[in-house]
Amino acid sequence: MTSPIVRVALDVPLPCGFDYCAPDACVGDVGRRVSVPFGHTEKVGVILQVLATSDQPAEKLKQVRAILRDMPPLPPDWLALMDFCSRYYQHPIGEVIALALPPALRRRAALPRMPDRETFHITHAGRAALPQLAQRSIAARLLAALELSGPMSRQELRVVSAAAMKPLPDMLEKGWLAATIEPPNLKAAVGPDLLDEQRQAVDGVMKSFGGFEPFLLHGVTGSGKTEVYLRLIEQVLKHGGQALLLVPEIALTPQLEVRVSNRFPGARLVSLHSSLADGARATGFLQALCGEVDIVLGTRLAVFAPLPRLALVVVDEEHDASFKQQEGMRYSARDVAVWRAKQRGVPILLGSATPSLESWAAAQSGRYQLLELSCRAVAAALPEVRCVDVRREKLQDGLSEHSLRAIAARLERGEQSLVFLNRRGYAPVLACPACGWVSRCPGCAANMVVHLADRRLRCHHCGREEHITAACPTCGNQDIHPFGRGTQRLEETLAARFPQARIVRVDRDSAKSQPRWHAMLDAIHKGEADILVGTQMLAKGHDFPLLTLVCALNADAALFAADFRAPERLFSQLMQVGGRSGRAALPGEVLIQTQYPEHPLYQALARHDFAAFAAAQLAERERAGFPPSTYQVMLRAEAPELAQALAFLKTASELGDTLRTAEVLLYDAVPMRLHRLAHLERAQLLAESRSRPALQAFIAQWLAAIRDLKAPKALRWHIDVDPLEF
DNA sequence: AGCACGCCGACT
DNA sequence: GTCGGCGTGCTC
Repeated sequence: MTSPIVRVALDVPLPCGFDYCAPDACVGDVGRRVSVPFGHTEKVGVILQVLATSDQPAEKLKQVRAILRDMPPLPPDWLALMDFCSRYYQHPIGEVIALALPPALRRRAALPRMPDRETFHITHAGRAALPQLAQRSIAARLLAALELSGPMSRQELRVVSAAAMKPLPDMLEKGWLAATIEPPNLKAAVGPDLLDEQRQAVDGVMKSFGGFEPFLLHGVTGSGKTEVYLRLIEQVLKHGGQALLLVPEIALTPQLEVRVSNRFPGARLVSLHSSLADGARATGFLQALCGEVDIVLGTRLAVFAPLPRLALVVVDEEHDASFKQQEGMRYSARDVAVWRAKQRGVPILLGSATPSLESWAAAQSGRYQLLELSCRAVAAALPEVRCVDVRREKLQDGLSEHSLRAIAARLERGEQSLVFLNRRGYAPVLACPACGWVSRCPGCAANMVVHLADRRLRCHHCGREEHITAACPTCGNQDIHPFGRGTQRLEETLAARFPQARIVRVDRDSAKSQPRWHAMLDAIHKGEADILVGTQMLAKGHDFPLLTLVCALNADAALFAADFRAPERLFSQLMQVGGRSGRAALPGEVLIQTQYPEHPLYQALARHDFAAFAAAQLAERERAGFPPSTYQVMLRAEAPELAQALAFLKTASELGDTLRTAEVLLYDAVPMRLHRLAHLERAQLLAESRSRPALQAFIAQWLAAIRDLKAPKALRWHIDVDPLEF
């Protein structure tokens, strides 16, 4: 009988597993971490399969160094999830696992210590032994303390004596004390009463507990989606299940974390996101794996947390682009979450005020169940949305008379206004009127933005910085100007216009650090600001009770953008930022400065009619053959010369033509919109099909062929399944 | 991706 | 005579 073979996934960009001899392996080792020799180094991988034979010649097989049995194996459903991602996103299995596994678990090192939940109490034997012990001995002091104050954790015992851990095993052995693990208290604190629609939503999802069923929860800002999530989690915990709650951004995690832990004070809550320290991330992952977690809350990578008792998946703000990873394996955590819910046979709830058109179309077709929350739970009415026709009004530094009057009125009433401009910096460009010089970024196909506060030009794409010179660098003209308007300039304008107002600018520059950002939020909440100037940073997740006016500037650009998703994003953004106004007792107003007040997008927005907007967009997408009526895969290449990137894609395209069926369409290779980024020229090639299986089958073959292509050394390429960016 | 082996220019 | 440039080829 020959030695068993293990097939191991390793973090290398090769689309295969690697076979090793493992004399002591058994089927129970599938999913275990393993240390193996690889080339000239040693690597930690994960056992995918235990086999009797390998398709590799026996003399090529090396032997595993060690099967790491220090943690439970990753379960089969988790490995199946990895396999799905590997196939669907066309990414090597080892790299998928390396992405999903916390970094600390990819090294052969001692596992991080798990927080211990056991408590120790004194037994009869312990009480009997106590008088016999030397009074000053550690054992005696521990027993006395336990007798006096009841059960204690390891940590508490260490307070009694720093060396408490030394005699502990012996004392347990002798039966003087016993360890118990307190079951978590999964009771929920009392929440607010539910509105009828919330009740219906909760009941609707509850009915499907125990089986796969996707739901789309469509509810405007303030309609109480979170309360629906909390009620469902309450039900899940009651039955001993685990809930997975995904949120778009780290910035939103702490807030929600507080809300969840206040509601479920005794539940074991783990928060997972990329800015977590290595140890904490590994601990959270391990606790989830061991079933010692009731709720996992996190950003997109949390979708990979192993959850043995998973009973509910929630994706909040499901339309948000940050669920899509934009490098490496370009996965959509929302889509992976849906697959996972299906795999595990549990309901999934996707929530949004402005659902992605993909999810909306699924709800319209009945593939997802639509749950509507149409009224606001916290305020009487939705804000009134009006267009300000800037063709009829002369703008004063970008602001219409109408907007200025509205702001002045808020100032008089002691209410807050928000001026929304999605453009950081002082001005988008510095230019010389004499010779036509503009502040181009040498590395990117973009202008460098004027940041007057620190007298710098900054490229928002590659991060390059330059000092602002007094004169034009080409002709020496002293009279060079910033053109256009960013948030910094807007702040300046407003300060000149309303000298008495306290103005707070909120963008990535002003809210650089977490403490500064929190200080700003705090000030706004306390009413220590009259006018807020900000980018979309302000749009997400915060309610400002004193805010009654939102002015949106410069929104029109997105109406005619080349990207077919631009209107979807604009609608969502305006809806979201508009939702900041009038959340409390005060009615809100939203003013959109536009040259196209009759545009259907704005009209639908004014009526708060997402359904109408979505229907129009979907009809247009269907006509044009865009998602969700088709599926897309993007092949991108970047190289020092645009011609190299295009030539590579052209070769790939010709290769594709020999492989594709009539169901699959290949477009021409074209430069990307931002065609140069950080000195690299970028181009892309789109493959499209109405049939997802056909497209999948095609790209699997296509990629295999592309991998064999010999490209210039400096050329890099990647594949993006279901791309968001064009 | 690493990390080897493998053939051609300026240095103690 | 060597140390070292990065070209290409492999990793079970």
